[in-house]
Amino acid sequence: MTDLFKKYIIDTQCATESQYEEVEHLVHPVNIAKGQLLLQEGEICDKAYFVCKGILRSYTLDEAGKEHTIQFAPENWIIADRSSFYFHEPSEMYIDALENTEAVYVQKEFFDIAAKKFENFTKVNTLALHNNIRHMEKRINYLLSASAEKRYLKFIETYRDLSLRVPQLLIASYLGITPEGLSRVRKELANKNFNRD
Amino acid sequence: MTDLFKKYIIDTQCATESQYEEVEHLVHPVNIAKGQLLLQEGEICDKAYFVCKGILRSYTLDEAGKEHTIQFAPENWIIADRSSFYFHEPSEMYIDALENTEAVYVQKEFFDIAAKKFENFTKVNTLALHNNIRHMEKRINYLLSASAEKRYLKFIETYRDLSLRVPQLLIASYLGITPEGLSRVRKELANKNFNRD
DNA sequence: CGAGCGCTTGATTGAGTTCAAAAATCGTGG
DNA sequence: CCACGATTTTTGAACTCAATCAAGCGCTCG
Repeated sequence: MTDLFKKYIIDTQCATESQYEEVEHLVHPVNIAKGQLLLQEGEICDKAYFVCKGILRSYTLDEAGKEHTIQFAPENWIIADRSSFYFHEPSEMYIDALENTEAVYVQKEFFDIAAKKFENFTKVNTLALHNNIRHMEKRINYLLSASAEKRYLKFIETYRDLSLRVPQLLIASYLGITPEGLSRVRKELANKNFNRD
Repeated sequence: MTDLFKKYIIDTQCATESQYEEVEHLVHPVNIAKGQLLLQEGEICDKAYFVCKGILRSYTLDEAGKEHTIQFAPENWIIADRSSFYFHEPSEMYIDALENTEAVYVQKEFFDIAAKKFENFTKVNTLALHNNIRHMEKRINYLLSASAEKRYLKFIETYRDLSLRVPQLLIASYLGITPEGLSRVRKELANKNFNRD
C-alpha cells in the first residue's frame, strides 16, 4: 500500500529509490473507514495523509453547524491542516473520509529529514507549495467574482472525476452554496443544454 | 531606499549582512506614482515587488469590468502574480499603486541565487509560503461561511491600518461585496454600537 | 424491506445587488 | 487658501439571486 506513495516520491523526483528506502520507516500505512474522523477542531494536526485509494476531505464547521469543505483529497493528493501541521497550532478544521480509504501518513520529521537528505526534495516541495498557492488564488478569485453557476461549471471542468464521486451536498459546501441551490443550478444547466439542441 | 529590504532580509534571517551584499546588485529600487499600473492581464509577471513605503495591490477584472482585489501590499509586504512569476504563465491579474509608492523589485534570478548561496534562505522562504497558505485558507473559509458583516469585522481586526488607509470601495472588492453593501454594513455596525451605550 | 441519506421541488424570505442620485471628501491648480 | 472637478461614500427604491423551510421522492445498503 505504501507503493503508490513511493512511486509518487520518485516520479516527482523528490528522491531516488535508494534514497526513499532510507526514510521508508517513517511512512505509515492506514486504512480509514468511510465517515471516520482523522482530525477534529482543537487537536494539533501532526499527520499529513497521502491518499492511495479513496477520498479524504477537510472542512470547517460554522456556529450554525454547517460544514464548509476546504479541500478534497482523492488518489495521489496530500491532505493535512497545514496551519496546524506546520505551526503547531490547534486546528480549526476536521478531516474525514468520504469513502473507505487506503492512505499513508507522515509526520513533520519526514519532511525535515527528507529536506536534509535529498538535495531535490526542497525544490520539489517549493514547487508544490507554489502550485497550491496558485490554486487557492484562483479559488478566491472565483468566490469573489463568479455566480453559483459559474463556480459549479468551473468545478466540474477542473475536477471532473471528483464531481462524479462526491455527493452534491459536499460539492455545494466547497462552492459556498446550499445543496438546494446546487440542485437548481444543475436543473437550469440541464434545461439550457436541452434547449440548445 | 533599498535599506528597508535589506533590513527585512536580515531580520527574517534569510541572509547575513555580508551575504546580502553579494546579491544587492539584483535589487532594483523604483518609484511608483499613485494609480500607475505595474502589471496587466496577459503580461508575464517577472518582477516581485517589496514595498518600502506606500501600498501596492493586485486585482482581477471580470467580464462585467468589476475589480476584485486579490491582495493588498503595504510596507514590508511582497507582491507579485505568483502563478505568472513562478510558472511563467501570462498573468490573469493587474497590479497597481494605491499611493505614491517606494519599492524595490527582484526577479526570479534573485530567488535562485539566494537559495543557492544562503543556507537559510529556503527555510525562511518555505515558512513564508506556508504562512501565505494559512492566510489564504482562512480567507477562503470566511468567503464560504461568513456574512458581509462578519467578513468586514474580521478584515478591520486583521488589517486595522489598511482599513484606514484604503478606500472603502477597494475593501469591498477584497471582501466580495459592493461598495454600497459595505456602506450599509458600516451603518448597521454604527447603529449597534450606538445602541449598546 | 425499511430506514436513512441524498436529491429535488415548491413557497417564501432575505441578504445583498443594481441603478440612480445626492452628499461628503479629496486633491490640485489658480 | 479657496474653488472646482473628481472620486468616494451614503442613501433610497426596486429587484434578484440564493438561502431557508418544509415536504416528498428515490436509492442503497444494512
